[in-house]
Amino acid sequence: MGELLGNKRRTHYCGEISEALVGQRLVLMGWVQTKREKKSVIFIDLRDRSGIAQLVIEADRAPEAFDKAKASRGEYVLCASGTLVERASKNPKIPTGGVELIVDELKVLSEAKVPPIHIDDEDAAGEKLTLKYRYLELRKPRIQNIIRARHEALMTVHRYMNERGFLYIDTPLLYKPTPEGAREYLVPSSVNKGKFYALPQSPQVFKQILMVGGADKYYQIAKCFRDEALRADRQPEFSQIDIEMSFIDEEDIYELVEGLVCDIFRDVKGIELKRPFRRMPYDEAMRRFGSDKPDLRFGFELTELTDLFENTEFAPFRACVEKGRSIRAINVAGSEENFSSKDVSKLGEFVKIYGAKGLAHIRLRGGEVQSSLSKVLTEAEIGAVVDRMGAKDGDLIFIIADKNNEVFNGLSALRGECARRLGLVDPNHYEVLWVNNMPLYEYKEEEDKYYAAHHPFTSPKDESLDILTSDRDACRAKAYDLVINGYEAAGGSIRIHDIDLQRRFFEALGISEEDIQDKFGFLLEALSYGTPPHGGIAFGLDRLVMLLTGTENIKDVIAFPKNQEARCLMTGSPVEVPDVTLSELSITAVRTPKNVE
RNA sequence: GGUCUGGUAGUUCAGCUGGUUAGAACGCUAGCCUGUCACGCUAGAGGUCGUGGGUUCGAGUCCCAUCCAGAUCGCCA
Repeated sequence: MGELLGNKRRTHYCGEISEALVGQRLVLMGWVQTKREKKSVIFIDLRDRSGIAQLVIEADRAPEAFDKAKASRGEYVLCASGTLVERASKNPKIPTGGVELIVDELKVLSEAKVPPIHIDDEDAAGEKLTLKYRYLELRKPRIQNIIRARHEALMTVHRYMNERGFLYIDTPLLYKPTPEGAREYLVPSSVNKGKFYALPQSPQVFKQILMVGGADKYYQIAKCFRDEALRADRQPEFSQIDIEMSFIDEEDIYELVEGLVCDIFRDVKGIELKRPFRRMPYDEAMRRFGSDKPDLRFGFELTELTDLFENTEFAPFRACVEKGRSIRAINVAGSEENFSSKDVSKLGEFVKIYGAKGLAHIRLRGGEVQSSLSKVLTEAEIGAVVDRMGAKDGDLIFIIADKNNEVFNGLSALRGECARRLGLVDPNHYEVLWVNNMPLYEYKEEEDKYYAAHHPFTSPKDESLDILTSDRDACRAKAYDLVINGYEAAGGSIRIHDIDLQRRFFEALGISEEDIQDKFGFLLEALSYGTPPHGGIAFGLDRLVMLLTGTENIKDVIAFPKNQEARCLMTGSPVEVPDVTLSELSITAVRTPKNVE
């Protein structure tokens, strides 16, 4: 290094130069952002992660440096030595615009090919390129700011957890396949031919066993994996802030997490969140917002109308009443004039994406009531709806009648869409909410079977213990989600620490004794040697950073993300491996036309 | 697994209902310009229109298949 740079050592970052340093000799290093070449003077904007500094290279003062500058292009890496001076003409647009470096010595540390993407926040290339040339994308200030925010959030987590006596403990990445839930990445073992590990979807069982092991308070920034199709907010490998603690109940989790979240928002965003966070039982969240992760930055709450149509002549609505479906509505109050009939029909298409078969509306304009239902409902019925909704002139009511699931999905998405269209969604405002009293079971209609809504180690509420098998729909769990602006930022539960209860719950879930032993035998064994009451929570770190930095794309918050097909466009993974390699692992690849090419 | 959108110069895109030699901006190359700051000016290079097949006198444009990229629903205990 010493040889490469000669006797040069960087004295400052580009973004650090200021009037306070005028007159000093500085050495700056960085990339050429732009070059402005005049006859006898060249200006170079030199960029590093801290910002931009203007270099001035004059032909008569430093002819050698001038030639090197002349030969430099965008993204060349330079070392520039010189004297910092105050500018004659200042540039108020950049923080260092008051000063410039009069260069007397310039060294080209590295040349650069013409880059396929322009390093500029305003210039967005397609993801095909930004993922392939990720190292160039990473040079952009916007991405660097996000990566810094992620770092700051992590530093706050480490400080906060350490101050409260939590131990950072790693858990294995080579885990045991559990053929439930999301698809896992399998890892073949060549020492144990024909056998497989799986990459964990979460450190769930290990953190519980750590509690059995007396760790008392554990946390980890845990890498988790899911071998599934991706989304704008999903990656095949992602990070969780994973927390588990012993001898606690729900209130201890709330207390701990609220402090942590407040510290993160203060440290990273300079925002003070109000404590305590709001709490809302799951049932209320569904009833009022149609979602278990409602965005509370805007209103448009759901209202149930089913009972108004018990005697209606309108067959589709009566069918809803008779078949235990529901009719619900939202009132986009005061915004009638913002939605043309074309908008309304577009919103009708919009809710169909979520499975709703149709969207009815009632518009109150100029003292008149206009409705897509005026031909099929009586005036009294429409009047009753307007009444129930508390609607006034200038209001617009949207109604969905369908299976509960479709009604909730559709209206929940619709209230978000309306709020977006009306500009009510402020990305710099944060509404934080605990959703608790979650259902213990989830009923899957296709299979006519009840599954654990969270996971099978989640403790039922005390009052649900007596109805564990007799009224599954009514059972509630000691489970909670932290919801920020409609995102599930964290989720967790108090676990079952009583071995008998754990067995009862497995039975209630219809998991056979054989399956229990096969999948969770080691956990039950562990729980039987003295288990403290315990519980925990896991934050989606990537999603949290998305919220903190206001990006909608999870790829922005991960240094080396994969694309929608879970491929890394930079390295080209995953790849096929030679048959020899496979046979060493006792694996035979099934070559289909598609993967043979 | 389903639905939708896109693939044209290094990059971002335009190219209407098929019609002569496929354009713009930025970037790149060369030259000019005492101080620019997204510098400016002049000139130039750069494209088998993702790939394969089809329809047609004629395809960037229409059809089919396929690959690639994105969005989205289902899914994600």
